[in-house]
Amino acid sequence: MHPNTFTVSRLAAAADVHVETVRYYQRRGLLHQPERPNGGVRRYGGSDVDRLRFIRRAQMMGFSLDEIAGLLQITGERACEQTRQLTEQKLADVRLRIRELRHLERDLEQNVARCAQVPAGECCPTLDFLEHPRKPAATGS
Amino acid sequence: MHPNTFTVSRLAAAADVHVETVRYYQRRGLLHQPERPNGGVRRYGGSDVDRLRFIRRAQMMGFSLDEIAGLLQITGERACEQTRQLTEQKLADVRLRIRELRHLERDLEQNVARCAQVPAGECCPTLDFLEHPRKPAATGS
DNA sequence: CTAACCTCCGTACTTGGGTACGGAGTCAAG
DNA sequence: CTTGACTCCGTACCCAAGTACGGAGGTTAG
Repeated sequence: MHPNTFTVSRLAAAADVHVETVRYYQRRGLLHQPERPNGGVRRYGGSDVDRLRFIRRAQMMGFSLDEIAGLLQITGERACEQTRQLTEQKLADVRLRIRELRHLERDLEQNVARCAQVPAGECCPTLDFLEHPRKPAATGS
Repeated sequence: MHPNTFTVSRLAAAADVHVETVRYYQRRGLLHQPERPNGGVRRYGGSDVDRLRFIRRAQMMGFSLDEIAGLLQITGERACEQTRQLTEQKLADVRLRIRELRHLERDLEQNVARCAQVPAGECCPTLDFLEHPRKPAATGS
């Protein structure tokens, strides 16, 4: 019961995750198994809160838990280089994803536009497109 | 054995999906259960190929199987309006996703840029950022 | 000391879109 | 009529990142 000592639920609250998530991260090896004085209940310290927060931030940056496990092991001289490589790979993934979504956006826009021009009750161009895809015909064809 | 008659594996091949996928779509109700002459093997027709292709195209447009089930039930006068609503919702989802990813892209870019400026062996700004997120500091701060 | 709460643990379940397996039935060719 | 290929069916498994459950034991306030 030192000041910097948490039970699992206080740790979870401090890092704003669920208790089960803490247990899950322990199983995944993202958090070390903490002290268990008297063989009983686990006691966590402030560094565990830091680590949980690190994990959450890395998730928000798009890293998977496996990738975060990698990030957490990086130390020493080449730390920055290794981190930068992982970050660049992630950036490339994100850019690819954006390109794909922009393409999709264009297709959806064209379908909406065509539907908007058709008088009510007529054959729907979008359903038609899904049935027989001519390429998403330029708006003024 | 009419010309337009397929077994499940020929149907799957014609629509370029796996046999198991056809069975799966039947379970999901996306494909009707076809004729089974003599209680034995299912016989599919050309309209089943069309429907499988419809499903695949709708998936490429970003619709989930549940949404596709909805699309497949649309008929009649208000068909176009209903389809357009679903398409517009999908378009809004896609645009939101793009905005999120662009934000992520900027953050990743900034981390890469900062890492690139740091001399080898120094404390890595990306790891530092994950530990103590000041807001991703404008590039020339 | 005891009631009320907290923790521990393994296991199963969730979502979405399938994939894999294995034993039994069917079908067409030789 | 047999052989080999194909089909049918239910069930279990895959991915990721958790969430839920339930019984047993620890802990703490009054």
